[in-house]
Amino acid sequence: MARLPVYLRALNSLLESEIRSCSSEELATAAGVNSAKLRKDLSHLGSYGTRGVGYDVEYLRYQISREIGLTQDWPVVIVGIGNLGHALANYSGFTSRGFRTVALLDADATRHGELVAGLKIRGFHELSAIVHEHGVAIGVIATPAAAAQSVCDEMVAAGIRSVLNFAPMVLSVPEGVDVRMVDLSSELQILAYHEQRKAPLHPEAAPTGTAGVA
Amino acid sequence: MARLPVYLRALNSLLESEIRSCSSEELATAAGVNSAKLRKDLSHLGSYGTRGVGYDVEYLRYQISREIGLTQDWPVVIVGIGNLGHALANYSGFTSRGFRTVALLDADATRHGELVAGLKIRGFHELSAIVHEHGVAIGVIATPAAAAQSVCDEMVAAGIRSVLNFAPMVLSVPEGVDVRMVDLSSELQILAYHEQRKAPLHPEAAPTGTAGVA
DNA sequence: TCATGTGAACATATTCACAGCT
DNA sequence: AGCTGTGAATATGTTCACATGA
Repeated sequence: MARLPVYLRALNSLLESEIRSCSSEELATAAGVNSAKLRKDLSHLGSYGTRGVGYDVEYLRYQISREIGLTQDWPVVIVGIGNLGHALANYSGFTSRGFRTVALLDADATRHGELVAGLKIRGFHELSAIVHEHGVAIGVIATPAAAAQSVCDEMVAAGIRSVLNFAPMVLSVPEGVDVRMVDLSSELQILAYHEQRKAPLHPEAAPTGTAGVA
Repeated sequence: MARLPVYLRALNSLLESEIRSCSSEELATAAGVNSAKLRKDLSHLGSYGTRGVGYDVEYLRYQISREIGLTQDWPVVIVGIGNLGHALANYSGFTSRGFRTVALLDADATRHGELVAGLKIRGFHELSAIVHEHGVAIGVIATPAAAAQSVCDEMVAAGIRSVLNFAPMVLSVPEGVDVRMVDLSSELQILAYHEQRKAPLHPEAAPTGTAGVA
């Protein structure tokens, strides 16, 4: 379920507010979903609530973490340390919660040895050794589109079975390998699509000095 | 439809290979979807194919671009020029295809004036003026989670009705405003979830060292 | 003859509404 | 009394299979 991480985030945010218990209604609001949907999703994991009372925040948080697999260690390797790879290496969401970046690889030899987020950039040819040494199961591709498929092939050859792809390029992988694509420009396009349909409401969006009505 | 950008990318890639015409089958393969789904999606836009022949790549590309709204100019403002904002400012997918970054804003005054991707970083307080001056309709939030909601509120107050949020935080917005959330750590969590379910298949995935059993 | 466009069949997801437990 | 967990109802999305038209 793609919504579990959202619930987890909502639970963490409740914990920060020292809230120990909550109803499906409250949690649903915090997560931005319908309460019936939330209850159905959670009931799929097991019966972790108490009728008439609600859910224990800490307990539910642990159960969802366990379901997702965050109670174990996930070594990650990032390939392509350009602007985006650099940002990912420093992104706290990547280093927390069981994910641990064990290596940063780049094809550009002039950058090898450079320190990013406390790790030295290493050569792409070291991929296989690193994957085996650390038991890496998840690879992140932040290279240009042209390099993405061959990087992906190498990852798969090294034994990686889960790939997070930021390159604007559809990757083909063998059966049993998962790829998730994060396409930054698609997201903008989807916004533009909706925005275009709203626009008629403000026929003179008059860029000069007036966003709305003049 | 969230798949239009995918089709568009596939068409662009076909054009690069000098392919002028294609069947729904070919395009569907390039886009990684089922051909019936592709035909249904396209038929929803209009009848742009030719029975017995297929689709004209260039023509279809234009029609999809128009449908998404990429034939017009979309000024974009990015708030939060940390590692991620920096990467976004330099990301070619953001500057191409009708999207034009008109300003980079950051709350940290010590960074104002710094040049990133050819633009000077400016103060967050200039948001409203910039939105009105350029007719900005899309705002990108790349700030820490703690600042995201207030940045979003300011954006909405300035007239922005489409927000792309990279901060790990659910934003609440008034009716009529669209938010798309790109949550990098959720993506990793979803991979971990599937990975966890695969793992049992290889009890001794036996990396040289020892990722699993000792 | 061939591939699109589409109704009809199927599958999945969401929401409703309430029985059952605390 | 109140809130979860869930079957039944609805809505949405996908795939099949073929009539239609180039």
